[in-house]
Amino acid sequence: MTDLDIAEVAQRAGVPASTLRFYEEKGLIAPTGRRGLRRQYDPGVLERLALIALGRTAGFSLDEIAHMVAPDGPPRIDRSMLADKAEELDRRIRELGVLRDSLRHAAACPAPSHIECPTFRGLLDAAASGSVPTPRRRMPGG
Amino acid sequence: MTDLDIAEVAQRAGVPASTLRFYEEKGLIAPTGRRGLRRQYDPGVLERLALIALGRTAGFSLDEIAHMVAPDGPPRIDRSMLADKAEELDRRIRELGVLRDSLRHAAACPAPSHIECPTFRGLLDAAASGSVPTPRRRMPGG
DNA sequence: CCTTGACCTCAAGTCGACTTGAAGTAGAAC
DNA sequence: GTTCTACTTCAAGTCGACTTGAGGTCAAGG
Repeated sequence: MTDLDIAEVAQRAGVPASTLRFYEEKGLIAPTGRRGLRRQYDPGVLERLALIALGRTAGFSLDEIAHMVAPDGPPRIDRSMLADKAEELDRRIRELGVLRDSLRHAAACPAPSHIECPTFRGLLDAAASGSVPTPRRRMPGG
Repeated sequence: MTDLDIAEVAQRAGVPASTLRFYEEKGLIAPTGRRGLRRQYDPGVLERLALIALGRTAGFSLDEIAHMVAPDGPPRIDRSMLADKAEELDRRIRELGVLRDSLRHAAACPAPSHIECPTFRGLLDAAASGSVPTPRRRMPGG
C-alpha cells in the first residue's frame, strides 16, 4: 500500500494533523482505514485537500465545500455556483480597488490632516453610506 | 445643544446601538456626556464612526483602529501605514483576480469533470502549494 | 518484554466583533 | 403620579475554523 500516515498528509498538505481530524469530523475527508488506531490515507486525499483549500480561498465555507466534496466519489461542483462566486469576487475586487486607490491617495496627500483631504472625505462618506461594505462574514476580500 | 441620542447616532451611522456601546468600551468613541443615564453624542461622532467603518473595510482590526482614532483629539493616521495597507490590498486584489479568472474558466470549461480540466488542476496545484493563500484572519480580501 | 512516542478521543478553549437577555432606571407623556 | 418605553448595565452567548489539553492506546525499536 502506498497509504499515507496522518503526519505525512499533514506535512504534504501543509496543514496540522488536528485540521485533518477536524475535516474528517465535518465530513470533508475520510481515511481509507486504520492501522490499529491510526488513520491511513489514500494519496488522493491530497488532491481533495487542495480542492478544499481552493474552495476556502474562493470564499466558500466548510459547510458549502462539504456539499461539493463528499468524502466518497468524485467532487461534484455546480458550474453556476462557480460563476456566482466569480461574480462575487469580481465585485469585491472592484471595491477593494477603489479602496486601495483611495488609501494610496490619502497616504500621498499633502493636506495637513486626512480629515481635510477631499479624497479622504469622499472615502469617509462612501464608508458612511455603506457603498464600501464592511466585511461581516469571512469573505475572500473581507 | 445639537447633541445626539444614541438611537439617532445608530440610525445615521447605520449600526445598532449595541455596537456603539461596544465601541465605547473599546475606547473607539465616547459620548460628550449623559442626560440621566442616557448617552449624548456630539455630531462629530458620525465622522469618527465613518472613519472606523473605513478602517474596518480596509482590513484594520478594531484594536489597530483604536490606536489611530483616540476618542479625544483628531485622528492621527500614519501615512506609511496607509501605504502599507494599500500594498497589502493590492496584493490581495491580484490574487483574487487570478482566482476569479480561474473560477470563470472552470465554470465555462467543457471538461466532463473539473478534475480533468487543466486550468482547474493548475488552480489546485496553486492552492496546494500555497501561492493562493487561504484567508486566516479576517483580511480585506480574505 | 518493555519503553517510547506518535497517534488516538473528547471536551473545552480561542479569536474578533458583536449580539442577546435579564433586570433595572428615568425622562416624558398623560 | 403613574405609566410607558427607550434607554441603562453586565454577563453570557454566537459564529467559523480550528487549536489545545488531558488522559489513553498501541506498533515498532531496542
